[in-house]
Amino acid sequence: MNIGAAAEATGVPAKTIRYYESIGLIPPATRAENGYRHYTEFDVETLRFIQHSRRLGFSVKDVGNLLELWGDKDRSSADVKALALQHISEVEQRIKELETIRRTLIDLTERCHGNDRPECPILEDLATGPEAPE
Amino acid sequence: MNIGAAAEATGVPAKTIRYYESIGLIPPATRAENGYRHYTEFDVETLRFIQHSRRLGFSVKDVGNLLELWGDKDRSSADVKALALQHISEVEQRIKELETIRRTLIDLTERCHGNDRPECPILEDLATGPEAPE
DNA sequence: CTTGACCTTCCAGTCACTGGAAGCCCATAT
DNA sequence: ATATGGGCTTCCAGTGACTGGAAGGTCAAG
Repeated sequence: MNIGAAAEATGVPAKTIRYYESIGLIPPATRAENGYRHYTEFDVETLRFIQHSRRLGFSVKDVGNLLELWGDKDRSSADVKALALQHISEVEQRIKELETIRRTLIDLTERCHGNDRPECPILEDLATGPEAPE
Repeated sequence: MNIGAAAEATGVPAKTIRYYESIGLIPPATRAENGYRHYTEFDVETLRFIQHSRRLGFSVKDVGNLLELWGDKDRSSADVKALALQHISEVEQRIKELETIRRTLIDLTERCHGNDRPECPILEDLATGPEAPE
Protein backbone atom coordinates (compact mmCIF):
# COMPACT_ATOMS: atom_id res chain seq x y z
CA MET A 1 0.00 0.00 0.00
CA ASN A 2 1.50 3.32 -1.07
CA ILE A 3 1.01 6.54 0.85
CA GLY A 4 -1.82 7.68 -1.41
CA ALA A 5 -3.81 4.52 -0.77
CA ALA A 6 -3.15 4.80 2.97
CA ALA A 7 -4.33 8.39 2.87
CA GLU A 8 -7.46 7.31 1.00
CA ALA A 9 -8.10 4.50 3.47
CA THR A 10 -7.73 6.63 6.58
CA GLY A 11 -8.73 10.13 5.61
CA VAL A 12 -5.33 11.41 6.70
CA PRO A 13 -3.76 13.36 3.82
CA ALA A 14 -0.50 11.95 2.45
CA LYS A 15 1.18 15.18 3.37
CA THR A 16 0.03 14.82 6.95
CA ILE A 17 1.17 11.21 7.15
CA ARG A 18 4.67 12.31 6.16
CA TYR A 19 4.43 15.07 8.71
CA TYR A 20 3.46 12.62 11.45
CA GLU A 21 6.44 10.51 10.51
CA SER A 22 8.74 13.54 10.55
CA ILE A 23 7.75 14.49 14.09
CA GLY A 24 7.99 10.89 15.30
CA LEU A 25 4.31 10.34 16.01
CA ILE A 26 4.53 7.25 13.82
CA PRO A 27 7.69 5.26 13.11
CA PRO A 28 9.38 5.67 9.71
CA ALA A 29 7.48 3.68 7.11
CA THR A 30 9.25 0.79 5.43
CA ARG A 31 10.26 1.58 1.89
CA ALA A 32 9.78 -0.26 -1.37
CA GLU A 33 12.81 -0.64 -3.66
CA ASN A 34 11.88 2.53 -5.50
CA GLY A 35 11.91 4.48 -2.25
CA TYR A 36 8.13 4.71 -1.95
CA ARG A 37 6.72 4.36 1.55
CA HIS A 38 4.84 1.15 2.16
CA TYR A 39 1.94 0.76 4.59
CA THR A 40 0.52 -2.36 6.18
CA GLU A 41 -2.97 -2.96 7.47
CA PHE A 42 -1.63 -2.26 10.95
CA ASP A 43 -0.18 1.07 9.87
CA VAL A 44 -3.59 1.96 8.51
CA GLU A 45 -5.22 1.06 11.80
CA THR A 46 -2.74 3.26 13.60
CA LEU A 47 -3.48 6.16 11.27
CA ARG A 48 -7.17 5.68 11.86
CA PHE A 49 -6.59 5.71 15.60
CA ILE A 50 -4.71 8.97 15.20
CA GLN A 51 -7.42 10.44 13.01
CA HIS A 52 -10.17 9.59 15.47
CA SER A 53 -8.18 11.00 18.36
CA ARG A 54 -7.44 14.22 16.52
CA ARG A 55 -11.10 14.60 15.58
CA LEU A 56 -11.89 14.50 19.29
CA GLY A 57 -9.55 17.41 19.75
CA PHE A 58 -6.65 15.64 21.42
CA SER A 59 -3.36 17.39 20.77
CA VAL A 60 -0.78 15.52 18.75
CA LYS A 61 1.21 15.15 21.95
CA ASP A 62 -1.78 13.55 23.68
CA VAL A 63 -2.29 11.31 20.68
CA GLY A 64 1.28 10.15 21.13
CA ASN A 65 0.47 9.19 24.71
CA LEU A 66 -2.73 7.48 23.68
CA LEU A 67 -0.88 5.51 21.01
CA GLU A 68 1.61 4.39 23.60
CA LEU A 69 -1.13 3.25 25.94
CA TRP A 70 -2.89 1.57 23.06
CA GLY A 71 0.22 -0.48 22.36
CA ASP A 72 0.86 -1.33 25.98
CA LYS A 73 -0.85 -4.53 27.03
CA ASP A 74 -0.08 -3.78 30.66
CA ARG A 75 -1.66 -0.35 30.74
CA SER A 76 -4.23 0.52 33.32
CA SER A 77 -7.44 1.91 31.91
CA ALA A 78 -7.22 4.52 34.66
CA ASP A 79 -4.35 6.17 32.81
CA VAL A 80 -6.39 6.41 29.63
CA LYS A 81 -9.40 7.70 31.49
CA ALA A 82 -7.32 10.34 33.24
CA LEU A 83 -6.14 11.66 29.89
CA ALA A 84 -9.68 11.75 28.57
CA LEU A 85 -11.06 13.45 31.67
CA GLN A 86 -8.37 16.07 31.53
CA HIS A 87 -9.25 16.72 27.92
CA ILE A 88 -12.95 16.93 28.72
CA SER A 89 -12.29 19.61 31.28
CA GLU A 90 -10.29 21.61 28.76
CA VAL A 91 -13.08 21.28 26.22
CA GLU A 92 -15.62 22.39 28.78
CA GLN A 93 -13.48 25.34 29.74
CA ARG A 94 -13.27 26.38 26.11
CA ILE A 95 -17.02 25.99 25.64
CA LYS A 96 -17.64 28.24 28.62
CA GLU A 97 -15.36 30.90 27.18
CA LEU A 98 -17.08 30.72 23.83
CA GLU A 99 -20.52 30.90 25.45
CA THR A 100 -19.51 34.06 27.23
CA ILE A 101 -18.17 35.53 24.02
CA ARG A 102 -21.33 34.54 22.19
CA ARG A 103 -23.56 36.13 24.82
CA THR A 104 -21.60 39.38 24.71
CA LEU A 105 -21.61 39.53 20.93
CA ILE A 106 -25.33 38.91 20.78
CA ASP A 107 -26.00 41.66 23.31
CA LEU A 108 -23.89 44.02 21.26
CA THR A 109 -25.51 43.20 17.93
CA GLU A 110 -28.97 43.48 19.38
CA ARG A 111 -28.24 47.02 20.44
CA CYS A 112 -26.86 47.94 17.01
CA HIS A 113 -29.38 49.18 14.48
CA GLY A 114 -27.38 47.93 11.54
CA ASN A 115 -28.45 50.66 9.17
CA ASP A 116 -26.78 53.40 7.07
CA ARG A 117 -26.01 55.57 10.07
CA PRO A 118 -22.66 55.47 11.80
CA GLU A 119 -23.90 55.18 15.40
CA CYS A 120 -22.86 51.77 16.61
CA PRO A 121 -22.85 50.43 20.17
CA ILE A 122 -20.58 47.62 19.05
CA LEU A 123 -17.73 49.97 18.26
CA GLU A 124 -18.47 52.06 21.32
CA ASP A 125 -18.24 49.08 23.61
CA LEU A 126 -15.11 47.79 21.92
CA ALA A 127 -13.56 51.18 22.57
CA THR A 128 -14.63 51.68 26.16
CA GLY A 129 -14.84 48.15 27.35
CA PRO A 130 -17.90 46.21 28.39
CA GLU A 131 -20.20 48.27 30.57
CA ALA A 132 -21.38 46.27 33.51
CA PRO A 133 -25.16 46.30 33.13
CA GLU A 134 -26.41 47.37 36.54
CA MET B 1 4.32 57.11 27.63
CA ASN B 2 6.80 54.34 26.92
CA ILE B 3 5.82 50.93 25.66
CA GLY B 4 5.89 49.40 29.13
CA ALA B 5 3.44 51.95 30.48
CA ALA B 6 1.19 51.47 27.45
CA ALA B 7 1.31 47.74 28.03
CA GLU B 8 0.42 48.26 31.66
CA ALA B 9 -2.42 50.61 30.77
CA THR B 10 -3.99 48.33 28.18
CA GLY B 11 -3.15 44.80 29.20
CA VAL B 12 -1.46 44.23 25.85
CA PRO B 13 2.09 42.97 26.45
CA ALA B 14 4.87 45.19 25.13
CA LYS B 15 6.01 42.35 22.93
CA THR B 16 2.57 42.10 21.41
CA ILE B 17 2.35 45.84 20.82
CA ARG B 18 5.58 45.66 18.82
CA TYR B 19 4.17 42.68 16.99
CA TYR B 20 0.98 44.58 16.10
CA GLU B 21 3.12 47.38 14.76
CA SER B 22 5.24 44.96 12.74
CA ILE B 23 2.22 43.48 10.99
CA GLY B 24 0.71 46.90 10.36
CA LEU B 25 -2.31 46.55 12.64
CA ILE B 26 -1.25 49.80 14.28
CA PRO B 27 0.86 52.49 12.63
CA PRO B 28 4.53 52.80 13.65
CA ALA B 29 4.77 54.55 16.99
CA THR B 30 6.51 57.91 17.13
CA ARG B 31 9.92 57.71 18.70
CA ALA B 32 11.59 59.71 21.44
CA GLU B 33 15.13 60.95 20.81
CA ASN B 34 16.58 57.86 22.41
CA GLY B 35 14.66 55.63 20.01
CA TYR B 36 12.05 54.56 22.54
CA ARG B 37 8.50 54.25 21.24
CA HIS B 38 6.14 56.88 22.53
CA TYR B 39 2.40 56.38 23.04
CA THR B 40 -0.37 58.95 23.35
CA GLU B 41 -3.70 58.61 25.09
CA PHE B 42 -5.23 57.91 21.69
CA ASP B 43 -2.76 55.10 21.02
CA VAL B 44 -3.74 53.62 24.34
CA GLU B 45 -7.43 53.79 23.41
CA THR B 46 -6.65 52.06 20.17
CA LEU B 47 -4.79 49.30 21.97
CA ARG B 48 -7.69 48.87 24.33
CA PHE B 49 -10.04 48.62 21.39
CA ILE B 50 -7.82 45.92 19.94
CA GLN B 51 -7.61 44.11 23.24
CA HIS B 52 -11.37 44.06 23.69
CA SER B 53 -11.90 42.86 20.14
CA ARG B 54 -9.35 40.10 20.49
CA ARG B 55 -10.93 38.99 23.77
CA LEU B 56 -14.17 38.56 21.87
CA GLY B 57 -12.36 36.22 19.54
CA PHE B 58 -12.11 38.44 16.48
CA SER B 59 -9.13 37.56 14.32
CA VAL B 60 -6.42 40.16 13.99
CA LYS B 61 -7.57 40.65 10.41
CA ASP B 62 -11.12 41.34 11.60
CA VAL B 63 -9.76 43.69 14.23
CA GLY B 64 -8.07 45.58 11.41
CA ASN B 65 -11.43 45.99 9.71
CA LEU B 66 -13.10 47.02 12.95
CA LEU B 67 -10.40 49.59 13.57
CA GLU B 68 -10.95 51.00 10.12
CA LEU B 69 -14.69 51.25 10.68
CA TRP B 70 -14.07 52.75 14.09
CA GLY B 71 -12.03 55.50 12.50
CA ASP B 72 -14.48 56.11 9.68
CA LYS B 73 -17.06 58.74 10.58
CA ASP B 74 -19.07 57.82 7.48
CA ARG B 75 -19.35 54.14 8.23
CA SER B 76 -22.71 52.45 8.30
CA SER B 77 -23.41 50.51 11.45
CA ALA B 78 -24.70 47.77 9.16
CA ASP B 79 -21.12 47.01 8.13
CA VAL B 80 -20.05 46.62 11.73
CA LYS B 81 -23.04 44.50 12.56
CA ALA B 82 -22.39 42.25 9.57
CA LEU B 83 -18.88 41.56 10.82
CA ALA B 84 -20.17 40.81 14.30
CA LEU B 85 -22.95 38.53 13.05
CA GLN B 86 -20.52 36.63 10.89
CA HIS B 87 -18.29 36.15 13.89
CA ILE B 88 -21.19 35.02 16.04
CA SER B 89 -22.04 32.32 13.58
CA GLU B 90 -18.45 31.09 13.59
CA VAL B 91 -18.42 31.04 17.37
CA GLU B 92 -21.69 29.11 17.41
CA GLN B 93 -20.33 26.65 14.89
CA ARG B 94 -17.30 26.07 17.05
CA ILE B 95 -19.42 25.63 20.15
CA LYS B 96 -21.46 22.98 18.38
CA GLU B 97 -18.34 21.10 17.39
CA LEU B 98 -17.03 21.23 20.92
CA GLU B 99 -20.37 20.08 22.34
CA THR B 100 -20.28 17.07 20.06
CA ILE B 101 -16.74 16.28 21.09
CA ARG B 102 -17.66 16.72 24.74
CA ARG B 103 -20.64 14.38 24.45
CA THR B 104 -18.55 11.71 22.76
CA LEU B 105 -15.76 11.95 25.29
CA ILE B 106 -18.17 11.72 28.19
CA ASP B 107 -19.82 8.65 26.71
CA LEU B 108 -16.43 7.04 26.30
CA THR B 109 -15.20 7.82 29.80
CA GLU B 110 -18.43 6.62 31.35
CA ARG B 111 -17.91 3.24 29.76
CA CYS B 112 -14.31 3.02 30.97
CA HIS B 113 -13.79 1.51 34.39
CA GLY B 114 -10.66 3.51 35.02
CA ASN B 115 -8.97 0.86 37.15
CA ASP B 116 -5.73 -1.19 37.05
CA ARG B 117 -6.94 -3.44 34.27
CA PRO B 118 -6.07 -2.77 30.65
CA GLU B 119 -9.57 -3.14 29.15
CA CYS B 120 -10.58 0.26 27.91
CA PRO B 121 -13.49 1.19 25.65
CA ILE B 122 -11.86 4.55 25.01
CA LEU B 123 -8.92 3.00 23.21
CA GLU B 124 -11.16 0.48 21.48
CA ASP B 125 -13.35 3.19 20.06
CA LEU B 126 -10.43 5.31 19.04
CA ALA B 127 -9.13 2.31 17.13
CA THR B 128 -12.33 1.19 15.44
CA GLY B 129 -14.14 4.47 15.16
CA PRO B 130 -17.30 5.55 16.87
CA GLU B 131 -19.91 2.83 16.91
CA ALA B 132 -23.25 4.26 16.03
CA PRO B 133 -25.41 3.45 19.05
CA GLU B 134 -28.58 1.99 17.58
C1' DC C 1 30.32 53.96 38.68
C1' DT C 2 27.61 50.15 39.02
C1' DT C 3 23.30 47.97 39.39
C1' DG C 4 18.84 47.02 37.65
C1' DA C 5 15.01 48.11 35.04
C1' DC C 6 13.85 49.77 31.00
C1' DC C 7 14.15 49.88 25.94
C1' DT C 8 15.91 48.34 21.07
C1' DT C 9 16.37 44.70 17.19
C1' DC C 10 16.39 40.22 15.32
C1' DC C 11 16.02 35.27 15.22
C1' DA C 12 13.76 31.15 16.63
C1' DG C 13 10.05 28.40 18.46
C1' DT C 14 5.20 27.23 19.18
C1' DC C 15 1.04 24.06 16.96
C1' DA C 16 -0.51 21.29 13.31
C1' DC C 17 -0.38 21.32 9.32
C1' DT C 18 -0.44 22.99 4.11
C1' DG C 19 1.41 24.73 -0.38
C1' DG C 20 4.63 24.56 -3.76
C1' DA C 21 8.91 23.65 -6.35
C1' DA C 22 12.05 20.38 -8.38
C1' DG C 23 12.72 16.03 -9.65
C1' DC C 24 12.25 10.68 -9.83
C1' DC C 25 9.09 6.56 -10.99
C1' DC C 26 5.67 4.05 -13.42
C1' DA C 27 1.88 2.69 -16.52
C1' DT C 28 -0.50 3.60 -20.52
C1' DA C 29 -1.44 5.58 -25.21
C1' DT C 30 0.41 6.69 -29.43
C1' DA D 1 10.39 4.86 -28.50
C1' DT D 2 8.14 8.51 -26.42
C1' DA D 3 5.00 11.58 -24.54
C1' DT D 4 1.64 12.19 -21.03
C1' DG D 5 -0.26 12.06 -16.58
C1' DG D 6 -0.26 10.58 -12.17
C1' DG D 7 1.99 9.40 -7.90
C1' DC D 8 5.94 9.48 -5.26
C1' DT D 9 10.28 11.81 -3.15
C1' DT D 10 12.61 15.81 -0.60
C1' DC D 11 12.97 20.31 1.19
C1' DC D 12 11.70 25.05 2.06
C1' DA D 13 8.32 28.40 3.31
C1' DG D 14 3.99 30.14 5.09
C1' DT D 15 -0.09 30.14 8.17
C1' DG D 16 -1.93 32.83 13.07
C1' DA D 17 -0.89 35.14 16.86
C1' DC D 18 2.06 35.47 19.47
C1' DT D 19 6.20 34.31 22.89
C1' DG D 20 11.08 33.54 24.41
C1' DG D 21 15.56 34.79 24.36
C1' DA D 22 20.01 36.84 23.05
C1' DA D 23 22.77 40.94 22.44
C1' DG D 24 23.11 45.42 23.27
C1' DG D 25 21.74 50.64 24.14
C1' DT D 26 19.53 53.98 27.88
C1' DC D 27 18.32 55.84 32.09
C1' DA D 28 17.59 56.87 37.10
C1' DA D 29 19.03 55.80 41.68
C1' DG D 30 22.35 54.66 45.20
